[in-house]
Amino acid sequence: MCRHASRNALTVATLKDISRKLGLSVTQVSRALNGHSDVNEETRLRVREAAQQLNYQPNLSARKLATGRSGIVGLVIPAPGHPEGDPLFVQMISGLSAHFSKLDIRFLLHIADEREDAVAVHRRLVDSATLDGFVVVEPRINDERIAFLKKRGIPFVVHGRTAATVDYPFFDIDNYGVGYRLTRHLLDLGHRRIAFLNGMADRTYCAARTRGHVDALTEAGVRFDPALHCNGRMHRATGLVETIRLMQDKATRPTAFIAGNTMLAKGIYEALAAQNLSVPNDVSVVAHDDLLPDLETAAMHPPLTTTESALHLSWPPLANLLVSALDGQAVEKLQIVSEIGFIERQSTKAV
Amino acid sequence: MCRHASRNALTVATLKDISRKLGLSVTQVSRALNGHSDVNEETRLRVREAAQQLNYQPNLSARKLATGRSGIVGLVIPAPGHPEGDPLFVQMISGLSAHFSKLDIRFLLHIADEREDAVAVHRRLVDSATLDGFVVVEPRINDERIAFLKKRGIPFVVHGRTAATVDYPFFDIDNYGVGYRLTRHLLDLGHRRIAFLNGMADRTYCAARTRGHVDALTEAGVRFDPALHCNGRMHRATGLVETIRLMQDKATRPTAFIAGNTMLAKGIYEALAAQNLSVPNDVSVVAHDDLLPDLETAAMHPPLTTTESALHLSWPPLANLLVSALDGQAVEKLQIVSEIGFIERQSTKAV
DNA sequence: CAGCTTTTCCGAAGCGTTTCGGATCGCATC
DNA sequence: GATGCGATCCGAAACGCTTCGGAAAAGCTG
Repeated sequence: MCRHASRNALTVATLKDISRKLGLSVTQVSRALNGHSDVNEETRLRVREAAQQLNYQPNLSARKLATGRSGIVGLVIPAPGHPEGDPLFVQMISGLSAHFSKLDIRFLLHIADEREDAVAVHRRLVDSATLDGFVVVEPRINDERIAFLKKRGIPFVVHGRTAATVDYPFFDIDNYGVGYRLTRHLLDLGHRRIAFLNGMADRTYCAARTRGHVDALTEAGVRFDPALHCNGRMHRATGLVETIRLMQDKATRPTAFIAGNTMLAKGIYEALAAQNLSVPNDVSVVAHDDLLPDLETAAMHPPLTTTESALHLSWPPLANLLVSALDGQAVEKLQIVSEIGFIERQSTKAV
Repeated sequence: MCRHASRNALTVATLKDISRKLGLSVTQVSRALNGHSDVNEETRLRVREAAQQLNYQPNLSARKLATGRSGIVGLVIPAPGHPEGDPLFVQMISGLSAHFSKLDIRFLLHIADEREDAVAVHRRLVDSATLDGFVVVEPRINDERIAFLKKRGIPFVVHGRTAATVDYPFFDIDNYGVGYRLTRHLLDLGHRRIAFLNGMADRTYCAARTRGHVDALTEAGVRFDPALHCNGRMHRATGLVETIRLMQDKATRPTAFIAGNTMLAKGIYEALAAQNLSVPNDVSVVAHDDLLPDLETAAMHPPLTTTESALHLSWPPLANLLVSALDGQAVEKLQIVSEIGFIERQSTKAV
């Protein structure tokens, strides 16, 4: 027979329970647990022990009310286009969620109804005191979400950035460099008619790659030809269709292709194979490689020359950046541009 | 120049703001918005309008503190095995999240560290007053999570069930029927050596299918042969490997295969093709079809005979069941067993 | 020893919401 | 005219936490 409700743990322990048990004030228990300086080391130990023993978990709602911090961050995304889902989607969701868990931060996923305004969703999540901060992915050139969060002073971190220099936390790769290096490589091999199968035009990373591409062309005195530039979804099917289209007119066909990712590159390979064209003898191909699982560029035929940067390595830093932002770190310390690699394989040849 | 903080909406409107604006008490505003009976219809309208105008969102943390309900439910799952992810994973996550959003319930996804005890995670999420209820997926025969949640009286809903009759809310399909019907179909065609490529042994749905399978065999006077029964991950690779193994010994090879899902079936098809065996002339194949996108059983060669039930149709009812459970509905009303279909195509033949 | 600082503690207020127990008023009932 | 009643409202307390402003005691300084 035990009278202490706390003993059988069917009810949740509160600060008051600990304070009662130890003959301390609730204030002091709170301060002890939160590492304030004005508490005796010995009592701090006693408090910690009692908390452990009672299986104490701070009530985050109460804490939110008192401090304004709920300990929950979130991600708002539209329902994935393909129901079977991007591999990216799974990797991102589980990467972020897992890493936030490690940091003792809760992660809330909101799949937004496509009919609903993204900003409205963010606003609701903030105004209902549910979330402390956001991860923003797939930023657009003029991104309303970012504008809103900045205006309201809500912590967030962006995967990518809306311009070369910005005043918010982000994790990005050198997308300008991707466009520049891939193009430069082909130019150095003598190619002049270079097709670029890029992603959606309003995505910042695509725009940055385009800038790098155009700059490299300009440096080499080659005019940028919009007819050779395609914006679209970065899937195998797009690569297939666009390549066939571009190769139709023998007079104006490109001698080389740049693919925004490896799925596009696969489509390009297939289209060329279907037309009995050889890589690299007839056409050179390069791509950017996010190191998605299941798409080994080294194992393609022929092995693909790429810039590379592992997408799955971006989620942990992204989570770290957000918690630092929540802790009020200066923005300048919260901007990471990750290096890209360049790996020459056998998919290119001098003309 | 406006003095009202509420006008420029940089700060969040509270009940007090509304009450001040309308000259009402906070109590009455709260009751008006929550549909209590003792408030004049006209004032209710005024309150609603003011709330709308001020962009009022109830502070869920405060509400949680007062009522014990946070309006957030969650799902705890281990990191997906394949990093490129099950198609199931994406579909489940986005299906659940999207449907909860529609119901104005927040959805929290916790990807659990594999080193961490699932029950401990659930406990922490509850004790920290973060979550109101849970979705439990992939239940095991003796599931600790379910035991814990039941003991603590925390609302939850299970995708599947741990036994034929249970005392908690669930959504399930007739898995016994799946095992029974597929087996029965093959028996009726005269098959006696029937291999069953099932899922993980500790999953309840696999066990139920096994029971249906064994019962059908027994009814037909055929002895269940454990050597023809495989438990494993339900992937193409498993189907491939196990089929090759089972077909090795010409004396004891099965004349028919049952696959737990269509990915396994694909593996079976490939293995048989590799051995120059024809479906259905040499071997019959049947499977259960979850109607995953991208895996059209009707388009397989030959078209596959299946039981079917659309997995993607289970997430909305699952979400609905959980909110009903939160609202205190009686458990008996919260148990759904979905019918399965049976579609005969061209992958089976009498022996 | 008065006055100061340091260390360690505590009471009370406040975060925004719900809810319990009345209060007030007008109106019909006896 | 006292009584009761329904409709409509309100004050205050409570949920569990943090934090502000001090208090008490002990040690130090001049």
